[in-house]
Amino acid sequence: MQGANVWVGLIEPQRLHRRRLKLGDALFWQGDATVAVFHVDRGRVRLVRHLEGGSSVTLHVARADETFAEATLWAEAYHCDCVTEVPSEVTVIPKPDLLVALEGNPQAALALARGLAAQVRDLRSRLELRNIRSASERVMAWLRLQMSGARPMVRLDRPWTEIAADTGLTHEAINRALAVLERTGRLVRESGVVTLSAGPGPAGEVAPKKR
Amino acid sequence: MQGANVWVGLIEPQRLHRRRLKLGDALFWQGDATVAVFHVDRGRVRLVRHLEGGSSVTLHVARADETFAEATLWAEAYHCDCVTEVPSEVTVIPKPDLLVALEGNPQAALALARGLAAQVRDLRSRLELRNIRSASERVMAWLRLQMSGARPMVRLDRPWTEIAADTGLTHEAINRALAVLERTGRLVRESGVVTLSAGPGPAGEVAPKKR
DNA sequence: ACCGCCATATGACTGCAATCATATCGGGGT
DNA sequence: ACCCCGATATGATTGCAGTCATATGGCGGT
Repeated sequence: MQGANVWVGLIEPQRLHRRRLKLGDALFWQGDATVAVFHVDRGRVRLVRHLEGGSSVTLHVARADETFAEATLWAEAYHCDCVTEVPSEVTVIPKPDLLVALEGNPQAALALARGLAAQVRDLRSRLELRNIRSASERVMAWLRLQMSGARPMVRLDRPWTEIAADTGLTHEAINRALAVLERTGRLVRESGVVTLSAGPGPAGEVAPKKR
Repeated sequence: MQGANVWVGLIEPQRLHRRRLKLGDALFWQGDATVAVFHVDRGRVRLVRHLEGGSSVTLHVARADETFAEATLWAEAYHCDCVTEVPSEVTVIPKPDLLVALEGNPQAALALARGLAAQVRDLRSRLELRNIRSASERVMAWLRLQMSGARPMVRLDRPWTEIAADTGLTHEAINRALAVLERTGRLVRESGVVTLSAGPGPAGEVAPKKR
């Protein structure tokens, strides 16, 4: 998790190694024996789980400076695929080395726990999001979750079509929702930045018709 | 988390205390300052988060012998309510005591991390479930998740009406889905136990019409 | 300059689950 | 014995998002 990668520094550097991955390269596949935990040095990887039905779910997207697959420290096999979304570099942290290091360093183990706790909170938020039936309201809620600072704006680093999958909507539904939200003045899109007007509320007057 | 409560034993017993709660009693409310982590000795508690819209989401249900609210070790305020579902007894583990204990015991800190990792996996499963659109398939998937042993049966310890909320469906939708699944022979219900026939597959012949 | 791919956009139609409404059953409390 | 509530069940209707189809604009590669 972000910033909590304190514990990566614990491993003797010669036990770590880096992998350079092209777009679409896989780091591991669902079912592979778990051998390591990872840190994203550069780029972005996606953890995807495949269902029997042939469909798939994105479990997580790990960005630069985040660690991922911590949960597999105690699992025998990866339960998802890991594929890059953009060319990336990752540090490979072998499981045995990490376990030994953590056992000798409570601060690091706590940092790991803290990172996992952050993931728990994040996942709960995403679950919460799914309880919102309306596409528009779901998108608004998602945007609010993404706002880091107090500013009501979000800078998007990936296409809506991917965000759609994240939020459990189709890209068509997202597009339509955005169109409606923009038309009713609840948000403004401008070259990858979305600004939301805490605004007029549900009873707000409709903005100038499109065209 | 289940079985991972190794670390509870670390606290000097005189620092712990127990609380006995009637049905519906609250242990804490959303917004309260976080003062402790908890262990369910007996009964069952529900963590519920309230949304602005007035609706609410069940974030977690903690059962006997599980710990919960670990994630709040690093949070300042509880982000959900905790209410009992049945009369319960919980052990209250004060945050400061726990932090001190964990800092001195890497095994315990790792056990905590392990429990959190289990929660991460559980949450991801629940998220995955929501990607299944069909009510029937969603229910089937949920049942498969609940099966502990290799036996294709699940013993239910709470009404379907609650399970409905868990799975993101209305109780009507759950009821109809169950009726269809039973009629098509994909499962059998019998006094709180559900048995699923891995069965005839999607092309299975329809069972004798109801009534 | 051309082609092809991907993101975005929008229309038309449909299906499924939400919603609203009832009804029955069974258990707990008085 | 009675009442009330919660769980289960099922019908009728509808709204919304999914699905399929098609169109446009931009960007990268050759």
